[in-house]
Amino acid sequence: MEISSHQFHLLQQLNEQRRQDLFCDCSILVQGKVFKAHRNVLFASSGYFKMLLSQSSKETSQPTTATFQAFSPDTFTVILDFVYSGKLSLTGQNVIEVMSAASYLQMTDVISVCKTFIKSSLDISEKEKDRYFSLSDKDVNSNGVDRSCLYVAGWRAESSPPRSHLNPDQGTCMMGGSAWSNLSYYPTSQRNTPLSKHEQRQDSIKKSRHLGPQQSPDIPHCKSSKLEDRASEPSGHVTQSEEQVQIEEVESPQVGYQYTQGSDVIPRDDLPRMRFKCPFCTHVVKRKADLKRHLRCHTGERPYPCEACGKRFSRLDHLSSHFRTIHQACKLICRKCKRHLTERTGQVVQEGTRRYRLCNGCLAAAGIDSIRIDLDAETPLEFPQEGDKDSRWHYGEDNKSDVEIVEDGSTDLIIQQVDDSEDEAEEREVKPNIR
DNA sequence: CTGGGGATGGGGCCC
DNA sequence: CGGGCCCCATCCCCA
Repeated sequence: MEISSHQFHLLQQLNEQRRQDLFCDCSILVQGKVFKAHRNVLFASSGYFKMLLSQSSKETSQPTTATFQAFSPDTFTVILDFVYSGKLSLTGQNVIEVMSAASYLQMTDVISVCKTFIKSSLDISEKEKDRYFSLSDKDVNSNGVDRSCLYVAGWRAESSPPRSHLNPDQGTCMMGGSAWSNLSYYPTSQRNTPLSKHEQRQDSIKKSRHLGPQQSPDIPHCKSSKLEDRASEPSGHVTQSEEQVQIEEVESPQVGYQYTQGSDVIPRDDLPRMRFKCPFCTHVVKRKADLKRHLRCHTGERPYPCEACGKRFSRLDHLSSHFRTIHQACKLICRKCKRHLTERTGQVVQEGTRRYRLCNGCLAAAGIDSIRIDLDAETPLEFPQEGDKDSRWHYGEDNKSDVEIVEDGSTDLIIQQVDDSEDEAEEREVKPNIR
């Protein structure tokens, strides 16, 4: 006979004990804030704690202390509440950092939920888009204030107020009832900076057509390194800035799906039918697939591992490009003397993380022929198949999975470069200190 | 210190 | 809708 409520009550009791600091034998220090918890519970919930507590299990009489700087106390609150309740309080504002922390703590369930949450945003964005375009023009005055506010208000009505997501008791957005709270739009009126070359080019092409709100040049591109920086910095800063942007955008009269260039106001009759808005930034794309691709720069998802070196890419074409240049060394040019090579007159060499071709003369002169890579071993290498997409991607600063990536490789080249991938991982950790 | 070049990554868009 | 190409910006290394 099984009492179904037993597990729930047990967890409830443990959570109660945690809140009353009863039998807590583990202290977690997150950016100065101390959390109390039970070793058993942490051990069972997190791969990171499992390893940590396994190592310190010999000294069970001593209370264990773990220290984290990679995420904020608020984020850890969400994580810890999930551990003790099974409820993950996700919002559009905290999902990135929660996923980063979950990745760090090796909590695969939480990562999966975060991924689902992000994916659900695609559907939500589409629905809201439809709702937006179905609005009557009669409801909008000439400057479009009502339109933008109505749209944002639609989101806000079913989401939590700023920062309230940090407290699970204050109407946070729970998984399943997902709604993004920080839908943001770039206010075109704020765009005082000149167009970049790229934008000028785009502008010259598209000026006769409607354009969606352009991404502000002030907003940096979403590069993985920056994402890692963001993931490791205190969330307060991130959340704060996002809130400021939100407030400005809500009050801006030019917010919305109009694009203005000087005095040129494109008639809204030219609005494209399909627009997909990124829930994390101001970016708008025409195709859902493009938004899906764009979202990877926020999630840090890199589903395409290089079979040769383990380096991961967010896009297949980037992997393809990387593979051709790095591992196939398709450019038959000596990097030193710039002379054209053949397979016989030159070899692929690697120096740190870089791989390139050198002619035999430069190779001998440099005395680095000892690290030559056998080109014959490269030919069997193929790009990863779809099947391994979701299972092995990692996020942010967690590079541990790189070690796993090269497990299935069997060629000489891969064996040679397993060390290299470790070097790259080391280098990524060292670089921030250097620069 | 600086400019050049390679590698990487993001966006647009065609097929 | 995915694959892939092109273009561009940025980062980083090196001479």
